[in-house]
Amino acid sequence: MAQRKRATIREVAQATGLSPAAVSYALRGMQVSEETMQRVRQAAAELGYEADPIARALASGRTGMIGLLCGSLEDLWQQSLAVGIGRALRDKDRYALILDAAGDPARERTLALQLRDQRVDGLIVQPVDPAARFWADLADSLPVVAIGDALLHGHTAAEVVFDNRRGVTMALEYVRDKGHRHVAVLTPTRPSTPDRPADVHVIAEAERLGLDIDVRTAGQGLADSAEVATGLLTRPDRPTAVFCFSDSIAYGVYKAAGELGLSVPQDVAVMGYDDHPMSELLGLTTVNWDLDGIVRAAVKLVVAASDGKAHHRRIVQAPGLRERLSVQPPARR
Amino acid sequence: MAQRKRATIREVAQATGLSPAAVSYALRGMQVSEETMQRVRQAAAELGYEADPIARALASGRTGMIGLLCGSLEDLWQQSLAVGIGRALRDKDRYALILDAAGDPARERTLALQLRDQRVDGLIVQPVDPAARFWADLADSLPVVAIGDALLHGHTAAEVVFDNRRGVTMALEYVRDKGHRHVAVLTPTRPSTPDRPADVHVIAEAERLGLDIDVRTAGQGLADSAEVATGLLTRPDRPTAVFCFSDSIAYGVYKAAGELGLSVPQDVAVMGYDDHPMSELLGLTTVNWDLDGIVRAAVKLVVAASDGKAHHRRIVQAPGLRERLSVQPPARR
DNA sequence: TCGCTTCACTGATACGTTTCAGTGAAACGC
DNA sequence: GCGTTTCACTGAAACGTATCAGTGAAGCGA
Repeated sequence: MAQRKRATIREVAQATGLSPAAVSYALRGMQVSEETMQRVRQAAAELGYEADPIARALASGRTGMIGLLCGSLEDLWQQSLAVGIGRALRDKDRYALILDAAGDPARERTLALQLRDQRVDGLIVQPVDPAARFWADLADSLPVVAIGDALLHGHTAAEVVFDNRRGVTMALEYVRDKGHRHVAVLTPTRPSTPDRPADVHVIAEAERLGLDIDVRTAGQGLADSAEVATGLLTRPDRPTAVFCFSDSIAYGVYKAAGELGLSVPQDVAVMGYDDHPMSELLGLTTVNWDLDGIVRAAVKLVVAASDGKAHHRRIVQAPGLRERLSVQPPARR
Repeated sequence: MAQRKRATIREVAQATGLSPAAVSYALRGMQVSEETMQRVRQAAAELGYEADPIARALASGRTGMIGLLCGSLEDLWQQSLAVGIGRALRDKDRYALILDAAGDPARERTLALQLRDQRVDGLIVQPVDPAARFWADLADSLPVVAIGDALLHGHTAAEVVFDNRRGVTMALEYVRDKGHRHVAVLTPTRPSTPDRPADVHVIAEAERLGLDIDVRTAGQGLADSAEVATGLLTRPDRPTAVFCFSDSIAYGVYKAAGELGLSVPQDVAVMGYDDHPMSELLGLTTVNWDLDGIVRAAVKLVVAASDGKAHHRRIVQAPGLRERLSVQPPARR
């Protein structure tokens, strides 16, 4: 009720006998005398004045917010990433505007443009469709840092790149070394683009390693992949191992296996990719990325770029292998 | 580079020979002739005009955004909730500004006020400290819908209430019926308030059921609770069952148990609370809430309230029991 | 003393919309 | 045919800040 109207900069100006401009300068620590500084500070405190972020955004074109556009938040690892980035930004007094493209390129475009209109100071994105044209325009009007694999053709301010080729090789070699020959590969659904580097690499590597693979797309989350996995595991010639291109997908395989009365790793080996915190509990052997390092790198890059301090840096993340229990040699049949 | 400046409403006005005001009205479908409507639509399309959300927010005081202030995003179930709410809002052409209080009441206050300054049209909150004073002021200046247990003393526009008393009773009765007498209770860390209904109820119920309980606070996430659980499980008189006040905490117990070579449920029974998707995979017996229903209810209430359509509604969620494998009768020792 | 620079501050305008108070014309009731 | 509504629209004033182009005074070197 009481609803006291907020104090404006004009009132602070009046209280101190200065002009609004001087108050504005003082509050942002620019070129004012020590005495004025003090007076303004005090008056602002007394009036409970705080600059209106919307008016500030309109006038200055900056908001202090960083947009975070996730490829698909159905993926648990991406959830962790989003939470981590939100937290890291907060520690730098920036705030994240988190949006979810839900795997849809059209939505990705809409949201990205919307974020720009919201005057975010920078954008962190895990592109669904890295080949889309609008990224170039977007990167011209604000700092963009891309996280992931196939990136934005050098239009970005910066990139945190996963060495997925290496990751895939590690995973497949591990599975091969455990004795598997017939392995299914479950990848997240992505827009059909002529070149999907990771998938292409999977096929090439499988060939090199003499693996008989079967690549399928399996949605983004646990539920979708469970369905696909059910189809896969009920076939007469079911694979002895499944390599999932995200831990979330692997969880779906666990679910499907459980429902079919199959056990991991005795009846089917499962190899993951990401290393979500839950994977430890499930004993999922998986490719590991340094989530914390990725978060820090992305935040550092976007903050620097939004301050005009840096240009097009590229940080490459190396994968590790978390060996747990879910991949064992195949049983004789 | 090219950076063509955005079209403004003035340019559309000029192109149509109307006043900016008329264009503004037309674009929002208010009181204009059919012909004008058409002309404006066409001109806007040709110029690629879209209203600037910031300017709009400054002038109208509305943004179309809904703030979502989570108690602690370290909790996986709250992550799911946030993702779900974000998605549901998007379906109503609203967008969520998701912030994480990280269990800190001071931060919660700061962020809530910040959200108001951002002119969100409404606020969905899982309060860390429901007793805090500022909620009253806040609810006076914008629609607030609270999700959870101990709520905001009627200051809110609406509430989605969990019947935690019932949930706790169900959980404890189930554990008792399985034959457990000595059970530990792990609750999330909350600010110390004189009355914590749920905890108080836990103690009362335990007494009624003749349970010997040991209540401990265990952080919010998997990592913290694992540490607490390790302490608990290495005691000579370790409890035969652990009731965790969130599935995330239960996961921590699994982790601790795994590291100690203890197995669930043979060596220790674990009862969860929330029913996160992963709990199915782990076979965690848990109290189940209708996440989807909660999401829909919260979004519906906040959207209605932000449109000035509803006042103080209260929706009560009933718990269910998901019986899985993690609670079995205690082994003789 | 003079000119030049630096400093601290002011006045005005810009940012791009919404919205309030009209305004003239047409429609309407009687 | 006259007063009253309604309609479609206009002009101008918000909204609350940042910032640009000055401005007067002080400081400085020669």
